[in-house]
Amino acid sequence: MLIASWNVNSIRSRLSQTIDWINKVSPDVLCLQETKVMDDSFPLEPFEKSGYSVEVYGQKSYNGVAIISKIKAENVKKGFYGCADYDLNIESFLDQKRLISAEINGIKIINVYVPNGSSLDSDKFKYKINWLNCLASFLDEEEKKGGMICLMGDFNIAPSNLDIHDPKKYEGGIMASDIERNVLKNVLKGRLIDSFRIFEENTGHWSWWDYRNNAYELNKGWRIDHIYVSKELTSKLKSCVIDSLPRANLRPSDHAPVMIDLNLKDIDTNLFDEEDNFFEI
DNA sequence: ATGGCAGAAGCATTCTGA
Repeated sequence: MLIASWNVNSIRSRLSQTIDWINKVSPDVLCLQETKVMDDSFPLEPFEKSGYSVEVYGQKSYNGVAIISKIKAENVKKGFYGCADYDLNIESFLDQKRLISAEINGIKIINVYVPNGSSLDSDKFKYKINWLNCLASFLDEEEKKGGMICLMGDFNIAPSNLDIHDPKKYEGGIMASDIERNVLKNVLKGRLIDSFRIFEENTGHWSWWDYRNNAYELNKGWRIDHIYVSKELTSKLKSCVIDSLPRANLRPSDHAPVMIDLNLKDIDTNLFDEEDNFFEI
């Protein structure tokens, strides 16, 4: 089972590139961020033509997330809900469409577009930290329900200096600060594992390159797009790769897709546990 | 230290992103 995440920086600007990519790679699930379009204007038909079902949670101009999947997503939820800590005031996060979750193949898919935060002394940075604290509370509740979780998206945080092309230059700054790294750790709480780091311990692997200063050509990137899986899924992970090729496209997104491959043989059998059990596996 | 590049809105230029 292939599960991918891609910040496309406007789905309407990136439509043909996104369709080309899913036709080539054939992911079972693709989580999109920064769709930048209201739900009634999302281009559904090209995805449906390629055999995909689409769930959207967007807004005008900014943010916006979507889940594209071969199997129709179930129990789709938009935004935060059910957080135990009501001091976090989850209603205050409703105007920015940054989280959509659903169940697919028995896995809880959580797709996030974490705020960038601008700079450490800004109100946007406070918003980023509050948003991540709310995500932590949200995951606490999801964890209590049990089951397998796959949390992915654009986190706008480099988890370590290995994830920045020039860590000294950006030390302590936005996307690289200890404050952000610690709040991310509190989101994960050791219960969610960075898929990429199971397979790769070295630096030099990026998922985002700035549009400016020839960053892609000079390979000056950051790894800020991540796929985290709950512990019971780690043994089923076959790979985690960043497909940097779409970043070389004409008029590309500044992000590349990240993808995991899960071996779900022993889970698939449970899907056909119906009375007319014609699937004898 | 600053701006650089890109997209949306909307028609000149501003806001936002990372």
